[in-house]
Amino acid sequence: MPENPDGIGAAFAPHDHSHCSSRALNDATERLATEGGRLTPVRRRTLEILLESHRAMGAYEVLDRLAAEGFGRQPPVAYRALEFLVQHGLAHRLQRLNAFAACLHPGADHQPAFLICSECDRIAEVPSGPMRDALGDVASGAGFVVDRVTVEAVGTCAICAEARA
Amino acid sequence: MPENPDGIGAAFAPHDHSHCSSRALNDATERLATEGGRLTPVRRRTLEILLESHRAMGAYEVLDRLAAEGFGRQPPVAYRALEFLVQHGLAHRLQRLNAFAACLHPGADHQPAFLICSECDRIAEVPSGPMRDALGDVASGAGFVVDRVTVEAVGTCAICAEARA
DNA sequence: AGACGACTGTAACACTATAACAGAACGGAG
DNA sequence: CTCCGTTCTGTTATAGTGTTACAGTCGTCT
Ligand SMILES: [Zn+2]
Ligand SMILES: [Zn+2]
Ligand SMILES: [Zn+2]
Ligand SMILES: [Zn+2]
Repeated sequence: MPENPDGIGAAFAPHDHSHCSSRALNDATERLATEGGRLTPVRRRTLEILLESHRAMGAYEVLDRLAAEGFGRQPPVAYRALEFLVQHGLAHRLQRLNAFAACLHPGADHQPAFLICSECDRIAEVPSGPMRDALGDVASGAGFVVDRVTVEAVGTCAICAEARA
Repeated sequence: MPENPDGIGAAFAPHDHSHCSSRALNDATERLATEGGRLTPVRRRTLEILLESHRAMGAYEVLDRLAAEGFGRQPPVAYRALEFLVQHGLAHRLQRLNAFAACLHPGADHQPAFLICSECDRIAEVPSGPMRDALGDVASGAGFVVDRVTVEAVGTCAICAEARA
């Protein structure tokens, strides 16, 4: 099942991760240039930290890293940087985990679904279009107008399934 | 759009709410009888409190109510009762809100999607089958096996849309 | 230089959740 | 009925998550 670099669920296949992060960082810089946000040192470093793995990190975990590198050591330092990244589509917040993960496909204005492996904690971002359509149907039947949707699936990833066999 | 008592999104239509809660309470009692759980006083009262409205309540909000009625006043009292209800399918946890809501259709083993009105905080439970199917497809493309899914939509309900017009 | 807004840092606090332990209540075996 | 193991309730204490308020800094524009 693995071996589709850059594709859906690439996080769950062995791959050269430095590509993921350097590309995401480039895309981010580019996007902010056109959109008008400043990627200051704390913010940039926060994004780099999130990009180190396909995992979600708690705000305090990020904060520890930042503090160790000479940035502020109070919660707002991390929360502000993370909020900035989320607002500009460079990171996502995972409700189930109270945690944040870097976005690996910035550039497109997206509202993805997430696959969360309960064994290894790796995260993958997948398109949520079909689900949003299905939900829109059900919702409009109830006279409800959907604004934002959270879709988060917990399960077992390809790597862990393989390992267990 | 309103006027479909008991149907999908009934929470967003004017209705005789005492029906909702008494029926849910009956179903709950019945379900526990066959399944083998004890609906003790704290647990029953917790369920009743959740059933008072189609809103989600924080654990501490529930706790205040319980304490005022002579039950314990420490967090575990509320968290344990709520956990019991969730485990037996009599209530649900809303990840986006860090809050809990009574289940209005116990009896079926379901894993619903939620519609959350950002204006009035009312909650509706809708079937998530189509979405789970759609997600399953995408996930299996990535070699991911889905276990549990969280679907929570934030938007505007029929009542609030009406009121604004 | 001076004024302004956006950014960073701190202290203090609020909210959410769990761990660990002691006593009470229940239910079955003898 | 009594004893015993289990489940339930309550407590204290602590861990984890997130926000408010305020002060100083830095870049930018006039
Ligand atoms: Zn993304
Ligand atoms: Zn895994
Ligand atoms: Zn339900
Ligand atoms: Zn509403």
